[in-house]
Amino acid sequence: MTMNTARVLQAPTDEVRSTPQLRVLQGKRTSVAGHLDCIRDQGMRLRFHRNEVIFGERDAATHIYSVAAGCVRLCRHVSDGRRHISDFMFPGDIFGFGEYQGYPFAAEAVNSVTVIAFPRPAFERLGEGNPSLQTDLMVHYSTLLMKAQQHLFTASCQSARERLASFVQHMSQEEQLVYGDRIDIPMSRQEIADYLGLTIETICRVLATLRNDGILEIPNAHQLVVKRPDILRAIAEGRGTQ
Amino acid sequence: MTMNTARVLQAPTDEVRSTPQLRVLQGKRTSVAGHLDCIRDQGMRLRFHRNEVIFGERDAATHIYSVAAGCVRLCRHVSDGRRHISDFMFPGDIFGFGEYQGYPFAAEAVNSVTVIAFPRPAFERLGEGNPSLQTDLMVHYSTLLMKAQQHLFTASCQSARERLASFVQHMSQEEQLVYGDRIDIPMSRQEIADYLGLTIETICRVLATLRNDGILEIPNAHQLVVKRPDILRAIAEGRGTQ
DNA sequence: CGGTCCTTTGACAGCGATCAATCGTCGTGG
DNA sequence: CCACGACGATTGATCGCTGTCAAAGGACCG
Repeated sequence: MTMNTARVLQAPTDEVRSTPQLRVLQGKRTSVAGHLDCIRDQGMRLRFHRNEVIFGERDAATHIYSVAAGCVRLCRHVSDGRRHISDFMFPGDIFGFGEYQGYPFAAEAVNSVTVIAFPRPAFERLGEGNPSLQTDLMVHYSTLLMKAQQHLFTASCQSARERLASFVQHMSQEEQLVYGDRIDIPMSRQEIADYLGLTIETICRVLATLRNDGILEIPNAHQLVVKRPDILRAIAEGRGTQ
Repeated sequence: MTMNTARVLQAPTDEVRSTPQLRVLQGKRTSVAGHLDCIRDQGMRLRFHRNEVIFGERDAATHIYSVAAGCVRLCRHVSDGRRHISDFMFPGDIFGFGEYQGYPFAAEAVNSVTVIAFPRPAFERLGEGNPSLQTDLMVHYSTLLMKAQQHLFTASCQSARERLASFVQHMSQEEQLVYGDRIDIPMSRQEIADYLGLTIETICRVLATLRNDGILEIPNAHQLVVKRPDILRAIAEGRGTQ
């Protein structure tokens, strides 16, 4: 966090103004990102390596972040070492708003990450007298809530095989990760486990069964090929034959 | 849903205007409820008995509801008979807004319920040019999201004993349910199970161990007395000695 | 008093966790 | 270029928690 604060305080760079991502991603992921483009000169581009902390649990919520490149995990750490990852953020996603006291979770880099940090006051000024942003924010919240409830359902009601199928299904819909029929999975097995509420061994075992069943191919630990999207989808939706 | 629609179409009653609940609960649960008070003459008071459907999954999202009395479950039903309850709503809570396509869950009565249904257009007119409501809605969304993430954490990372301790902890903070040291639990064991992602048998067994450990007393199936709130809290937070 | 529904308890099975060992990959230094 | 070490992934063996199946108990209502 100290490192983070230090970097945030530096002047905005020209890079920010010329970054094409925000414009390209307008509306593709969330229309709120489009509004952020209006205050792009107040945003600061920050870089993080794997496992570096973007902000910590209970840090003061001073900034709003937009992912420019890489993958960020939003997570909570428990005293006994358990970790829960509530979500992964990809380019175009925004996070860190909507918490008025302090961030309820930490944000950490899954791989090499570039984020753009916007000071919260700038964001709030932008919102005043801007009904269009208000509406978009509302829609964004509503979407987040539905995603959280979907995840909750997965965690509460589904078996390990179903959860993993849901996860792969989600990843296969992240355009950022897909190259041809190959999906690049930036997160480690442990991160998938903490996201799904399982252990790393279970992740490995279930992936192995999905591979043996001809549903997936696993060229290496960070790549997947879905051979039978139909079956995968059926499993994810609880209609699996097994 | 047909029953629901039919009732919604009847004229507003005088009961609504004179109901004291909304005023009393302003700010106690959510400040959004205070705004609803402004259009209380457009709200319709509806009653439901246990297990009656207030609205179904995928119904058009025509109304916003405020609970006046009783307990409502928000749930999803899966083809193979599984049911997931994402939340319980108590007097003063509002639900059914923020879904623009259709409700992503069903709302059903846990016990005898009175709700007030506000037509969505009236609510949206209220929001136009009302920055105070916009802000309150934002805060409300943010709270919902944090609740959902807390629930997600519980479902993903906690044991049956921890989940049940969390649940009782929550219920003990619902002023509506507490009479002296007694908590009135309106929901059945099956509903608790579907909320926590466990089975009814596990709920019974874990309740029995909590009773045998002197942490709870269970006068009857719908009442609880927390004898050791300290220990209960410790278990809920994953600091349980066992 | 009988019936229905919900709750509780028991016996057992299975899924996923735990513990442990091996394998594979990558980066570093000799 | 190869050897080594570190780290993550994989696989195996076993345990325990929770699910499943079954039956009995209890509350409520007609």
